[in-house]
Amino acid sequence: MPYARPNRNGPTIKDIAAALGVSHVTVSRALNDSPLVTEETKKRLREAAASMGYIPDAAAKQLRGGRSNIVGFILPDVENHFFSAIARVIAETLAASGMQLVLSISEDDPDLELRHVRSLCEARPKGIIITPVVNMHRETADLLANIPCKQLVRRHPLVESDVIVSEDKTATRLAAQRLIDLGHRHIAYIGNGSETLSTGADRAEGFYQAVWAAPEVKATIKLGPPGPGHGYETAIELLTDPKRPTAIVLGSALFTIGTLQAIRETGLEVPRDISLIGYDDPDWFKVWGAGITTVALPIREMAMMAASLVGESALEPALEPAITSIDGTSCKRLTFPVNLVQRGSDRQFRDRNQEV
Amino acid sequence: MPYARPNRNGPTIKDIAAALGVSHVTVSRALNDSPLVTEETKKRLREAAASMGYIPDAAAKQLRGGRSNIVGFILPDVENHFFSAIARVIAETLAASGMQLVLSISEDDPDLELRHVRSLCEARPKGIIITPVVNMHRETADLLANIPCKQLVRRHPLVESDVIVSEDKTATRLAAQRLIDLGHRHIAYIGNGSETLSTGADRAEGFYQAVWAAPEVKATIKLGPPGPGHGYETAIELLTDPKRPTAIVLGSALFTIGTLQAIRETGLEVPRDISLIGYDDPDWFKVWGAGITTVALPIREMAMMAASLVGESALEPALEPAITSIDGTSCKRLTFPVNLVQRGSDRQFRDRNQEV
DNA sequence: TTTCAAAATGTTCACGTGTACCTTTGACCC
DNA sequence: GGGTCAAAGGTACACGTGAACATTTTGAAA
Repeated sequence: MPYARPNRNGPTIKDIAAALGVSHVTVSRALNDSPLVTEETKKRLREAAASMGYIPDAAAKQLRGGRSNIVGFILPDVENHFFSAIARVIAETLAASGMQLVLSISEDDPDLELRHVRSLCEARPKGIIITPVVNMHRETADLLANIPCKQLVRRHPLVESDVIVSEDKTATRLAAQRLIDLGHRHIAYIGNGSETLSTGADRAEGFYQAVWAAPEVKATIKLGPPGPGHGYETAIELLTDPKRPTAIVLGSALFTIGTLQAIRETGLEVPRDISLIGYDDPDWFKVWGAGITTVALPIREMAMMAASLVGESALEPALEPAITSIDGTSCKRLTFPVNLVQRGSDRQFRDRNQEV
Repeated sequence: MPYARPNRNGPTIKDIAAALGVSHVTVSRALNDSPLVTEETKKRLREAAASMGYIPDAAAKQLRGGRSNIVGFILPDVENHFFSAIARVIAETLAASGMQLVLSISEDDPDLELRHVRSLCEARPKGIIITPVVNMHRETADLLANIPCKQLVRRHPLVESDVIVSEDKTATRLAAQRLIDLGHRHIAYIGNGSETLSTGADRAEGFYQAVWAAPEVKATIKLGPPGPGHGYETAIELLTDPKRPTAIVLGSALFTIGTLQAIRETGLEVPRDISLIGYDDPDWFKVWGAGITTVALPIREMAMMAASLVGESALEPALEPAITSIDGTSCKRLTFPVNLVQRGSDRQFRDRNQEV
């Protein structure tokens, strides 16, 4: 014997076969419920398998049969509630069809993203769901081209795949419009800016749309890198300006904490001194002050859609996305509606000078 | 030809070998940097592999060589910041050693937990990190016994494995003690109660310890299921009592939102009417009101330790755990220190009647 | 040149599973 | 009784990789 079985301590189908004096093929058939085996034999073999503690080997199955039963989800950051909520739904949906979720965190770093994609490709996953990084490497996109892939939340032009997004333009437009309706005449937008990704551009554009339509409104737009630091610094800068805005729209959940921190440090109060409309809807928005008004995204529906599409499982569209095709490709864009949740962080503008 | 290669579109080492007129073994050796191949040949073969777009097959490697390079993490809930923060660090640590993280969400359901463990076992993972469910099935524990396994955050007695926990007793004791020192004479504890899990019992006991040592203090203890609903309902019940407590200690991050909701609905204010000490330290604790005083856990250190242990990688103990052995087994318990972060949600008790 | 070890490469096989194809058995029909 | 056919099971092999063992080539000492 050249070497002992390296990867096993439990029995294989051959062991079961030997123990019962049948061929390993019969065991395989019995366990896979093939019609080629008598019910009685099936029962006998299954009982033996169970009592011997047989556990099938996913690697062998995969080697023989095709792709594995894993799906990769590559996302920038799990600590962000927005993404952890998505991850949860994806994991649930996949588990329901017996698939497994490999979670890869890119930290918005193209190098790390590439490493994760490489790693995933080696596992021959059933599919990959990705929220792409701003400066994705071309090699990353090339690798993804060979695998069933869906882009979620963000879209990168190098990747040819279906895209599942929310109505980003509408989201910021609704937020800005509401503040305009409340009488605010100087509104700021803090978002992440990136020409290569859909998200940043769309959200900024939605904000513009509302503001352009109201020439009496002054707008300040601050785009920056998609990290939490940007929120704080930008907000400090905005709020210490003597001509500071009276309302802020956040273009990303990441900036909320930083902005709130800045508001407190500058001695201001929400909504008395400044109105605020957030993005996404983590639990604590409900209990912060009188509640934070925000644009809520249909996370559950988007994530389920993504998971169902890569997992080829049935799908219950609780919410109907708008389906459009992407210019020049055969890919589809599924856009899910958003809605503005009104709470206590925004209110009618009152001029501080007039009040005194 | 009986059937075409079912699981491949890219080239294998045999294809590369054929293209360059060498044996597939030479290719394998070159790609694995074996000393048995000339540097020059290595270079030639590697370049060919790269240009042909070769991607190794993890399943074949695993089948031949032993275990896979995946590590499973079974946790009750990723949306909970506490766990998503842990998942993040585990994923990072594993990725640094080229391993992959399979995320399985048990939702505190023993059946689901068992299914996940079964699924993971089929993948022959390098190890499993688990935060066990209260009523774990015996079969789950049996399966885990055959795999390198570490319990994280919670310990279930059926599972014989090393355990990585925080000083749960100290945590609640510190919190209660602080409130006593601030002059509070009626303190409530809202936690999750379960005899089979270490966490619930330990945290309750820590609270007891502080309270017992101060006979003048009245304590109300409310244990319930580890879900967010418990927090709200219990808090409502506590706060609508005419003899309501003047301070609350939370025994789990899950209960914070519900408790804050209840406080607002009953028209009370933190810290004027009621002091509050939380558990864990999500970002928003810093910006809620004047900040939420809380017991912060060394999440990063605990998660890194768990990941390093199952991944057999080097380990940098930024924080030194206390190591004790577990009665009757050869397993170790690694206990990490906690610390009380003082913010604005607790303050000196003032009797409302005397003030008037 | 011969010899012989060391270096470089090749041949074979096993890992666990499932599929294509072959063999045996026995029931049924004319 | 020979023939047909279906049921039930077996044999052989492939999937991609790497370890063990075999073979060839190299190069230097004798």
